[in-house]
Amino acid sequence: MPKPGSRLRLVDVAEAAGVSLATASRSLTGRDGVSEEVASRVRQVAASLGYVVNPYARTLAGGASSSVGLVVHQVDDPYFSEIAGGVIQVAGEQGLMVQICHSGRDPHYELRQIRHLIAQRVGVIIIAGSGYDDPRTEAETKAELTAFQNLGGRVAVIGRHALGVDAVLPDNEAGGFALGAHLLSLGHRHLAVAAGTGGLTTVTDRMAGVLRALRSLGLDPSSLPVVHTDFTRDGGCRAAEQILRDHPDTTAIIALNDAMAMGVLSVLRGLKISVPKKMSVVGFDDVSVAADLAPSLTTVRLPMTDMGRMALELALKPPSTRARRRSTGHTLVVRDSTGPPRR
Amino acid sequence: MPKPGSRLRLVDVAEAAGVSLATASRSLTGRDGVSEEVASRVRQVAASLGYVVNPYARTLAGGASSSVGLVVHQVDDPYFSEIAGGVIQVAGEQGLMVQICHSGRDPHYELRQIRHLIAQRVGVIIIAGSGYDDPRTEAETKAELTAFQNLGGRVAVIGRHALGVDAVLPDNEAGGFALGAHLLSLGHRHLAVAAGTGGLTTVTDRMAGVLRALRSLGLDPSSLPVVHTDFTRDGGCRAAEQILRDHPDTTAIIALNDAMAMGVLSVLRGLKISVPKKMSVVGFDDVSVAADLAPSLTTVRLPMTDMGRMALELALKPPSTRARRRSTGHTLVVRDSTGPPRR
DNA sequence: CTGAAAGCGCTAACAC
DNA sequence: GTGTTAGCGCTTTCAG
Repeated sequence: MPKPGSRLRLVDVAEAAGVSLATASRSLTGRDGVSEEVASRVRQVAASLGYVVNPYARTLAGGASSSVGLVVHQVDDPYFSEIAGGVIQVAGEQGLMVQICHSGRDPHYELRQIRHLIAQRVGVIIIAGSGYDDPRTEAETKAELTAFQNLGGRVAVIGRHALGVDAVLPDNEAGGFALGAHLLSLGHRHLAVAAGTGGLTTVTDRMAGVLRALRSLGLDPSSLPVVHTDFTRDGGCRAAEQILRDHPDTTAIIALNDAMAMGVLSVLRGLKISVPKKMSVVGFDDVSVAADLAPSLTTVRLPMTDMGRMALELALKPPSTRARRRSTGHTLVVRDSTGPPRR
Repeated sequence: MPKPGSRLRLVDVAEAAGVSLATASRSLTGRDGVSEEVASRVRQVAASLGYVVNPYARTLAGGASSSVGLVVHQVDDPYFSEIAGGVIQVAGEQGLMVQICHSGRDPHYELRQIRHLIAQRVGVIIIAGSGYDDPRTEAETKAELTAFQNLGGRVAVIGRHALGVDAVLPDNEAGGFALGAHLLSLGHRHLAVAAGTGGLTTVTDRMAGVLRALRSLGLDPSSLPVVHTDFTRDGGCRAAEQILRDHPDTTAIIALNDAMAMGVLSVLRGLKISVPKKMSVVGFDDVSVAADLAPSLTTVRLPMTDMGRMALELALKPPSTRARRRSTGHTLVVRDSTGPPRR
């Protein structure tokens, strides 16, 4: 792959503007040390010439690294593609490149990707997706990120709290509570949970909210059936089958994300178990198709696109001594997949 | 954004291997001019040291530009996120960065993005998404891409044929035919089409297939109602409303992509028009949720992820004198949204 | 086949 | 304030 591109260099701009290379550079980077008058003229000339800096030269020379690394579970998972959309928006506004890679929800693979990004000299790393309950798993990642930050790199994460970096935190606990409370207030007393892979903090947090809802009504959380399968549509299928088999009196299934809820619904449909008449189902996230399922899915909406935006904006701010946290808020969206329990 | 990263340089590797900088460079880039013996030793040392080249320095020095620009309509549209997934996979395997940006299906905005990518010195540009019927609209883009290629850049497109570059071409015409033929063979004689924005070649091509199916049965294509609205879920809604109002005897609606089909289904559901009993509906693409809609959607499957892979692989091959074309194939996936017409 | 040296285009000290 | 200059880390002629 050769090196194409416009041949216009900063020297050309400098010449055209009748200033030195340094002055031109300062003008365009917004550094001070130039009179505003000269600076704006240089910017003028650059624009009229259609000049765009060469990011490789700029970065090599010790300037801002213009690229951000984004680690997601998978871009073609709606939850992550919406987050990616937000990150890309902000990056576009700032003229930054986004280097996306997949983690596959495998902590070791994820660590490899992070190291790769660092080796590629990205200036910012954004990691989206659940963390892991096991502190040892997170420790290595945390060490790597800390080292990266000490070298001047910036990091922000979405949906993980144990990394000691700036974080955008979805309202997982509160959303779980809202879901539980909604079902309980409808009169359900035989809930079951299709939970994602054990060990994911997202799963743990959402569960915690559900349990709190139970306790808030004086119910015994320990009697709640919780089935751990993959945090995917397929996992939802298997969880539903198991719940139906082992807990036939269940009247409402809480899937801990929308993908799982889709799996649950599909099994129920296959078995001709009517939703919500015979079984209520809720999801979590409100991915864009949730409203188009039949029945449309009651779920907790998280502002995924905004979360992506917020994360990059956080990372782009001047670093602070202690990690910042931004909570996302959530909205319970009641649709057609929930109703009162069957008689 | 400062410039973090590992401090290990090629000189360090060269020193450790006891060779010169030049030899080390040649060894790692795979250039010849080094004995295979020395080369492999250098690679060995580099690997054991955990050396990774600095892509900024490499690119600046005139080496391979290691980044690929990907232009999609929107990453959070499932059709494009799956394509992006394929591109990212291949890029990951090759150690390339992917810079994604949105075109928003606006030819002028798209051109701006392309120019931006070129200015950012990407080595490869992949453009996914329909082209435009108007030759003038495409001409400017084509000129820009040709200039880019003359400077050594590589380009591949997905789903457009008028750009004179390597292309991955979805089976739009044949897929349209399959959809039309399926419905006709079911006995439908009052079809209507929810077509996307006029002016998109994808729409034109899929339509052509549908019309051919009609003609192949000796039916008059000119009597087919075709409603042009946005190529989105929302467009599908509006198209459905219009079809229902202006052509009440319609028994089957062909939506020219799955997003539109979802809109159509949602209107039908709102009106309690049973699918497929009263109305059959088909889509196009087979995005992953198509199987989860209720009723599940009959559609034409396109291998989106593979299309992304193919496009980047094509672009990474040594350039050929004339543009290459790869056809994708397609599969008609019959599900529950189609059936015989109502009596 | 290997090494020395000249940049790639830009930023950041360092002078003026 | 503005200009001069020395690199950033790598690839690539050009010598040997």
